[in-house]
Amino acid sequence: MSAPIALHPVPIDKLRVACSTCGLRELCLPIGLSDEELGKLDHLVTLRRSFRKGTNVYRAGEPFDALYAVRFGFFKTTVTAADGRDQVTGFSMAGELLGMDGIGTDKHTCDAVALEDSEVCVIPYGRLEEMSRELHSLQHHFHKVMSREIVRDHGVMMLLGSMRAEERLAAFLVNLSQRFTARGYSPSEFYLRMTREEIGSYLGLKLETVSRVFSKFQGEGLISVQQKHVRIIDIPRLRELIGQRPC
Amino acid sequence: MSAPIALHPVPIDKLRVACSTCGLRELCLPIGLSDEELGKLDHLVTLRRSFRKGTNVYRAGEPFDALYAVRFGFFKTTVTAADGRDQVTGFSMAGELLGMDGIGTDKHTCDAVALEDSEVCVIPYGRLEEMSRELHSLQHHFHKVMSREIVRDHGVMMLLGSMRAEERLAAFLVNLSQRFTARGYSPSEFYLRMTREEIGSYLGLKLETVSRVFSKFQGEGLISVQQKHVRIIDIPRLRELIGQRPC
DNA sequence: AGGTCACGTTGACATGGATCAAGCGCGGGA
DNA sequence: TCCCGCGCTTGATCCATGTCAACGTGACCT
Repeated sequence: MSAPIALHPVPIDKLRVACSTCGLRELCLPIGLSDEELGKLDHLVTLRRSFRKGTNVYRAGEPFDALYAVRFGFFKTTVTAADGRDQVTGFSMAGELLGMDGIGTDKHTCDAVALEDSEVCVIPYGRLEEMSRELHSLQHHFHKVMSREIVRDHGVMMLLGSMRAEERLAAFLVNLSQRFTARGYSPSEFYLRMTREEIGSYLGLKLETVSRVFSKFQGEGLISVQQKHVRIIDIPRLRELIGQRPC
Repeated sequence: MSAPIALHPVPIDKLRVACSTCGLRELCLPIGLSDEELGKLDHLVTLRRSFRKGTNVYRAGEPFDALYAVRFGFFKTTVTAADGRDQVTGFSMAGELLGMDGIGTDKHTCDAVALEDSEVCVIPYGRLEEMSRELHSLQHHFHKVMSREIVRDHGVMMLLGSMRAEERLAAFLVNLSQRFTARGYSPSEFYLRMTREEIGSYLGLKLETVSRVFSKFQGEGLISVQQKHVRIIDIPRLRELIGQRPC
């Protein structure tokens, strides 16, 4: 069992190939397009691909020719150093875009791996550039998506560069909670798709430390954890931990 | 004295307002444009701005409306957490682009500060979008620049998430060396424009640690340091430290 | 020329998180 | 239903880096 606990979930069964009828259009690339523009986008995105848990969407070094919009499921992206160590650089869920690392060199520079059975829409990159010359709001929105990725990365640098283990994990949980909320799932109860080791890699910690901090948070009544099932009990205090007003 | 030690430097005194005659055109936004296209770009970039050491190009929260191409000088970018801690996210030198963090939200999300007297070309963002609809290679190159920024950020995550202090500083020095080389300066001898504290913030280390590792490298004959003046003696061994073949 | 101050170095000590090691629990397969 | 193995938890110990403190040094101001 790895589906999230749905409160008012996006109706996945009603998704169709076309962006114009996709339940994710408010989260994904089509944000802000008019109906007419959306119709044009349907010609851009025609192919879907499924990935079983553990399989790669792409690998570092492979030629780049498309971006991938996550339709459902969960992915991690990892970079590998010259000496073989790897580092998780992010986790992607429905409506998020994979593959932007490849534009700069025409080769992918990281691996994208499905953490559960998942599906993506394939966005041929050349067509995206063509079409964004025509549709100004597509162009602008695509730029925004890339820019937000840069801003997200800055947040991770802050996390890795100047936060302590507890703050990192709190930030991670708060971030997941927000993203699940935006997708119509519970803000306080969800299944982690990644292992402790993957969380640790992302947060610059060892898996034992991740496990210990989970236990500590549980002991303090902030969350309850049982393997991959997490329930957040006290979001305001988690937010305080990372220096945000409870809000 | 803070100018780099020039071997065959880009002739700064010959730079003009126009991209078409700018000595940085092989490093900056115009890469790959034809002469005719370059001429059009001259209408995009018409304004230059100077910044004294310590002044801001922009601050987090300010409205975003332009990108800035570094003409000469040196900048740092920093993000500030809710609780006031800040984190250096990068250092920028001639030919590099500042401000892409602002596209996503129409507000800047970090501060950009001159580390020495510097100058930038102002690229009004709306005009850049317009013009990149017309000039395909400008569009593509701009996408590449953003993508490379994402890839660079992944490298920093790797550094912060899974390297030890010595590896981080070695990677930092090798990276600076490469960038100076690309600009026609000595690969092995340069002045650091940033303090130990800024290096430390960027690398997720305290300034004392940075200082100690510099001293250690010096003791091992890898480099010689005297305040901000660094001479790299053994690049191959520095590369080995970060797991790269000496190359 | 001398004073001042920001920046850098170095030492002694503290500690958060890593490492090493043992055992547990749950899901999947036969 | 039982077994197996991966992933998780927890404890004991270690060590890289942080912290605190003192001092050095070069640049700039007057």
